Amino acid sequence: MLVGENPMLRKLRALEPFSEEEQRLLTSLYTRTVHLGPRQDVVREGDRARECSLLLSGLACRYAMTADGKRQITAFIVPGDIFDIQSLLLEVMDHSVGTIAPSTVAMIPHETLIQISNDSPRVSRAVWKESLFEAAVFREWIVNLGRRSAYQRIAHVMCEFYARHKLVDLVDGDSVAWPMTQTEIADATGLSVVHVNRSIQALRGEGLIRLAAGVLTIQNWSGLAEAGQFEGRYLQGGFPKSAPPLSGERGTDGIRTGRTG
Amino acid sequence: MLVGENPMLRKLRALEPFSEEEQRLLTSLYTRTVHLGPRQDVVREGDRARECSLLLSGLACRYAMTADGKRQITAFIVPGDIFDIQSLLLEVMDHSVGTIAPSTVAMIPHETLIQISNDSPRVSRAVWKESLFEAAVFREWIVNLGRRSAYQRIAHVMCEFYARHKLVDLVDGDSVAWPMTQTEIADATGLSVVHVNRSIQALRGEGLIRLAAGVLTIQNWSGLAEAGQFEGRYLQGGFPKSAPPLSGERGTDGIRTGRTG
DNA sequence: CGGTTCGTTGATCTATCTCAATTAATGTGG
DNA sequence: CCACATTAATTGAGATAGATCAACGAACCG
Repeated sequence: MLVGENPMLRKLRALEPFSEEEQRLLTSLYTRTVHLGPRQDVVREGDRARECSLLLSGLACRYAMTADGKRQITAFIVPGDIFDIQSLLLEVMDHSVGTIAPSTVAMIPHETLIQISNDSPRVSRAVWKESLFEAAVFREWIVNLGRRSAYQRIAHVMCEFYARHKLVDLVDGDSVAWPMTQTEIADATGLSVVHVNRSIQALRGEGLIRLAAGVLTIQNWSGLAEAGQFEGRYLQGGFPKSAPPLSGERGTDGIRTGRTG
Repeated sequence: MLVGENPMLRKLRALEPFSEEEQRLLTSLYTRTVHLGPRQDVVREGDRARECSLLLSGLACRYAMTADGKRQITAFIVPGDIFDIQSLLLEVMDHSVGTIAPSTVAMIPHETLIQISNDSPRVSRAVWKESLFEAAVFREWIVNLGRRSAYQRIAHVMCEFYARHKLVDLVDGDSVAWPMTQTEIADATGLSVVHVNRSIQALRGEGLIRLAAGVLTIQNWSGLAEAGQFEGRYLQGGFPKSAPPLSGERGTDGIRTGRTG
């Protein structure tokens, strides 16, 4: 799985370039790793965490339960994601994190992370960037749930899923591992299982995807992206197009206070 | 305008206690303020910002437009909110921010914020906390949109709106300024205006709220909270129950780390 | 005081949900 | 490797929350 290179590095490097030494620093972050089966909780609502966690392999999600017992997945956590940054500053978890597929999680003690942040501002910035990146994904999910049809929502989620795995080199051509059950897709998209099933069949019928045996294959990327109104800019760490992060200088102008039409 | 006390201070202080000096530091953050009318854009998708912004008064929101021209509000921005933190690290805006009510916005140059963060780790922490706080609100909105009915969603939004204004002392008994149009409520809750209208009437009919002339009055808080499944813990900055957030002295410096239960 | 925006109402339509089975996969003990 | 148990995917049919379309009154506004 990890051949001397780990997904966090790939991910963070996509956001911020590092020196050799910083990379060494980063890989030394964690000492303890935990293996979890599928559908197991990593942290629960109400917990107080003393460590940050980093997903090394597998798939996890953030989720919350409503008062009447419905479940809503608020985010997927893919390898390379540090998913407990908030525990550094906020005391108790307001939601839970659970695995979807069998996963490996690395634990990073808070002190280690704080110290390393002090030692290297660039590392610290990368970590914060990661959390801003996640906020961008949250916003996109809000749009997805609020203003898109079932068909569109699912297409969008699939695009995002593929794109995020591509960021960490975990795709194989047009295919990604898709260890999710349709119930989980429903919980992520705010739909019922039945309707998810039918929408997926529609996506299949359009020849956009193939989905079987835990593998999602995107047969027609631009078609799927269009179906899901997926633009993906929000995943590029706020950089225009494919320009290398932090290369060169800052852009031109400042805040534009425009008139609304 | 600012009568010796400003909403940002109130807000940040709720998250982190400050020394006198730090408070002076904070109020010196901005030099330039801008007055905006209602329904004006502050920043637009695609912009590159060189300043962070802070809402001093009024009401604003983050929003995005879908490919087919629908609008989704992803967050309300209330006085005291620093709403461009992400511009520190991410180059281009992936969404827009616009006012709802006439507003005053303070601009904080990036350099100032960076410098001040270096000078005072506690200030820096408060700013980051603010962004984690916002992420918690995003998650709650995802749940709201994904798993609650129209009636529940609107009730929830109203509770949150009241609670957030209460945090910065901008409520008057059971009432808050509510400068929002029903179209805007619809854009925030992912509903149609017509249905928002009917749901509001239902809330009125239940005797939970009064809403007129730009003022929302909550007649029955626990009823409204129950209707909207509003728990509010996610607004308490991750502190257990109703314990006053770090009230009194600064106690231990640094980040609290507790045991997991 | 005519125009525009906002709130409200009525009527119809439809995307999505719920309930209830059935089939297909996957796993398990013997 | 088989019989059984369990979980996941699929299908059908009926119910409904919420959308859409269209109109109208009230408030605001220059």
